[in-house]
Amino acid sequence: MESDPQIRPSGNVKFGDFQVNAAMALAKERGTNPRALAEEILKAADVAGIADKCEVAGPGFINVTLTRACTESCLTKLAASETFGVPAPMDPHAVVVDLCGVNVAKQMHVGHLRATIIGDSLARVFERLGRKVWRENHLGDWGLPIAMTLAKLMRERADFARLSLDDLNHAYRGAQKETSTADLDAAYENHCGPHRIAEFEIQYEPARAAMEDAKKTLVRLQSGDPEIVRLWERLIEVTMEQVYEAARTLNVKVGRENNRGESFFRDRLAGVIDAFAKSGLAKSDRGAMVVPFADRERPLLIQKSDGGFLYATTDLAAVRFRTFELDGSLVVYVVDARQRDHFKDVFDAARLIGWNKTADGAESTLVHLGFGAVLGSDKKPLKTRSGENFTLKDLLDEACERGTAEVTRRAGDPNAPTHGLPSDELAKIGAAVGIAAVKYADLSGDLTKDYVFDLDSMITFEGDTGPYLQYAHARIASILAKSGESPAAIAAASFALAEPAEKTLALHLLRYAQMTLDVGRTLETNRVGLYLRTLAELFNAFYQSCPVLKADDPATRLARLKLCAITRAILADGLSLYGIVAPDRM
RNA sequence: GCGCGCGUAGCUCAAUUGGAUAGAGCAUCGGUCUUCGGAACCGACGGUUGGGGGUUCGAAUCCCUCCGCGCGCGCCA
Repeated sequence: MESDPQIRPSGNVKFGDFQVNAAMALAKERGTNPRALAEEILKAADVAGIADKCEVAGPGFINVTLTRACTESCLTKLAASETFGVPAPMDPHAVVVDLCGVNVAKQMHVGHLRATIIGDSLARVFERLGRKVWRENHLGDWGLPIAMTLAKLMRERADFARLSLDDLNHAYRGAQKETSTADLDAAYENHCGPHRIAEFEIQYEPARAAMEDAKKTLVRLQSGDPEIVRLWERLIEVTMEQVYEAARTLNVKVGRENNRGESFFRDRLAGVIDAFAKSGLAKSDRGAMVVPFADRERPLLIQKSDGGFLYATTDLAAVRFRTFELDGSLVVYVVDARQRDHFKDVFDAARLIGWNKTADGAESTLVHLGFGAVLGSDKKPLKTRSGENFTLKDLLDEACERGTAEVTRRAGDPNAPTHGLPSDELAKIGAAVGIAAVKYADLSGDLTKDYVFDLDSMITFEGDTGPYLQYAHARIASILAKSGESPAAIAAASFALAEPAEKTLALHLLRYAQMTLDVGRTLETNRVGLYLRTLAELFNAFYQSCPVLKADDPATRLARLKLCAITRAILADGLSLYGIVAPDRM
């Protein structure tokens, strides 16, 4: 009989350590009495040496209390494990994470914060799970908007060697504005009189000219004109400098090697149309190529009536590349939730044509992780006081400053371990603390929901925050350092889980691997935060009731130091899943 | 209009994916400590999980319906 045993940690300590919920589900299936079935299971189970107590309770729960020896032996295995108990992966294929997604000539804003740190965190989780991971930064580095910016900069004889991101941004917005013929288009749309339209035509003559210029530039870029390509590469370089800097600040593994933008796929777009046309999945509609779906009205547009390609065309080329060439059996798109419909269409089209397969034919799972918006306290998209979009740099700078201010203030206390450290050292710790606050606040919530960005409550460093976890870690590190014992001596010691607080902490430590597997399965990064917060709370409870350095006897002291060491290691590893550094003092 | 998503304590969020008495953090009030680092710990207050109906041993979670909010809807990316 194959069935999920439904073994869960007990919801309440008075019920024991674990509860088995399988009897109730099984009884429903068979139409028998759940309590009687639970009794039967209990009779058949051999729990000698594993459980002290097993009993049926409530409608058919089986409550299990583990023996001390069993818990200790599991914990000893965990302490010796290089992967913290995480088993080798079942799936040999890669995981592809689409993250960051900046656009050339545009500033990073808070939306990119989410796309970057969520993607990086998931990548770290899959790396912990032993998977090969590709972090793919799908830059918006191709197409008319870029050509418009390039054309404008060239007309203005900009010095490309000295361009700043602000210059680019200014040119980008200027180009958008000066080529806009919105009023004229509206006049045609509304069938205005010829006189009115003629007036608009004259008025919009410069816009037409600018657009013509941009299109010519685009053709030169597309045909590989060396001069234009060189300038285009410069635009990308200037844009990406901010990304690399933000990545350093955020402790995110995103660099030049992860750049694979729209331009990378430019030679594959015609092939996408061909493939869909040949397979009969795409048809012509009003001069454009579309992929219709059986279950919905609107099709997916993959080629414009003028022959041009679209967002969806590039995405389809990217899907095929990621599954077939990068060998991804899981491809996660970390892109904001508003693009849900788009990705549903793209993924369905990819499945229709069979591109959701790795080279060896394994099925690939395509997932859009649509994250929610970052809101201000007014519940509207986050803006500065003057109404501008918050740039990511401004936000990170402020987080680091406030972290540093707090760390510096506390270092003023002569008893603080940070007392007397040089200011650059304090700034380093302060930045780690400020960034931890921002990242934890983002990653520990439900990713799909909008959230209110409130730097004040994040930087309070009290309660459910990243710095709270860092602090717990620093305190443990401090105990270990003060003990005077070598890591080898601690590693050689035996666990002795005598007190209830010790056993509860141990049981939670044993769940680390399962938590990591759960995050890999559900992509819910908040599980990491929940786990670590609980771990810190259980450690604090232990710390409160069980003296370590002043333990009654040397064996207990060493056993508790060993419990501290494994807790510290798992806390640090868990924080690393968020890309949060855990300083030894703060 | 059609489609998708979301409504949980005063505020910001959880709830081990259908489990036992819905939990934390802020805020408010009270307590612990001659500290293993007080960025801590313990307690109190606070709930008809938007309303109503249904499914079953059991629902914040699944289904239906209404209300409210947000987002997206063919030649931009």
